[in-house]
Amino acid sequence: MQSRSPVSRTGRPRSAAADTAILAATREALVELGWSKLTLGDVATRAGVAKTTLYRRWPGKNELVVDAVAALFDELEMPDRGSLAADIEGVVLQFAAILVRPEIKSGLMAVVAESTHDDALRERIRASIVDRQKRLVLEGRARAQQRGELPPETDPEEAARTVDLIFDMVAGAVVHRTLVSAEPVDPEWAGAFTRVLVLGLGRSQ
Amino acid sequence: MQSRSPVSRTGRPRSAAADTAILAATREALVELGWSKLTLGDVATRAGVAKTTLYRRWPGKNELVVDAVAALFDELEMPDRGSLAADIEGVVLQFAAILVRPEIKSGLMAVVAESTHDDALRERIRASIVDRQKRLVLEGRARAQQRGELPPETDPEEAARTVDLIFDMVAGAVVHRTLVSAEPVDPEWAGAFTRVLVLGLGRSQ
DNA sequence: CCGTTACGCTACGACTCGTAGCGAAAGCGG
DNA sequence: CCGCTTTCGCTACGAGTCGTAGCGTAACGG
Repeated sequence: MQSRSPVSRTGRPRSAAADTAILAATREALVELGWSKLTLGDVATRAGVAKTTLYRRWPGKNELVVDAVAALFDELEMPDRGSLAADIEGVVLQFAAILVRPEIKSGLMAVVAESTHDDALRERIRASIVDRQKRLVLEGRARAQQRGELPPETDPEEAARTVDLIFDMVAGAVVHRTLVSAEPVDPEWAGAFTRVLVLGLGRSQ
Repeated sequence: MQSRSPVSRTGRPRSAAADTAILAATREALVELGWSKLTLGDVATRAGVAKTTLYRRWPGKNELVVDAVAALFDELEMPDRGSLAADIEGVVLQFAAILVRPEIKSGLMAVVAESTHDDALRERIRASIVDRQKRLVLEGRARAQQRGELPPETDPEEAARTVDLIFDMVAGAVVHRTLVSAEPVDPEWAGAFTRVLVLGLGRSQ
């Protein structure tokens, strides 16, 4: 997660169990208290470790919450559902299923907000969370091109811009629907969204 | 902004200048310190008022920041640019211009995060900020229907769902592009986004 | 001028922060 | 088996923030 030495070092190794306990305790505290009222002392107590142990591993609240939240994005996958529309709809529902978790709702937006004036934190979020999502967009686009649903990329730069656009549209819409509008991303909404997106991508470019 | 009595009450009235000074000081502190390090004591000092005055008007940091940020959304307008695409592109650029301000980036996401476990705060955000944005979507849709660019609404419920979908797509994409991807919403991106959206809306429904 | 409310100021206990210092525990290499 | 090294739990600490209470003063309205 953080500093790792390539070869095994001497001395007592860090407890891996403590890591998982701390991250689980962080998610639990996020649900109960929310971001602003979450304290590291409380997390340490919940995890059954000393507060100093926590500070030895994470610089502060921001970084800890990023790691605690990022772990939940591991389950994002995109099996081949046969068509671009089905792939998009599937990933939208899957992404939404993660976002409705209270620990995600409370934590993700908070660290994004903090990242606006902390470049290191922004990079940590990008590496831990955003790239993990964007990978799915690349997969889905490649499949759609093989099927002939999307035109093959001519200009690689143009292709990269399109991928970024799709990514922002999908992730942005789901996040906004879930957190700002506070409405559920049900199959009906996912279908309507997918219809607009696929239709819009069909002839563009 | 908060409790108002319909008729003039007796006693010394609250200083309107103090309100604007506090809100301005809050935005200033958001830029310099960000959300987590912003303290109400510091805001009071910057505004030249006593800390108690601040607590008499706002319950806490969350509500204060919502009001401080909401004021900047007043400038959102949507002049008739002649076509649905032009209208959307215009509002996207305008919305993005507000979002790039550091006080918005730091404040908006933070209060949204807090609102996930504070219903009163969510309602305050909805009334102060979200509805102000959604109004533009309604205007744009009505104009497009008059021009014949969009089919007239048959089912009012279906129409409401479509408006919500468009709103989440536009606001979500712009927010995500600006805050998460940390890339600029320039005319090129706005054009590409608008093309996809208008094309996608064209035949749907 | 008098009642009422807002204001600035000070002080306060409670809490959180992040760090330092200590002795004990847990691996690793010889 | 034994040192060496690093982590661990624990305690304590100064610094800073929180939100409130109490006070005397200032500003309006009738």
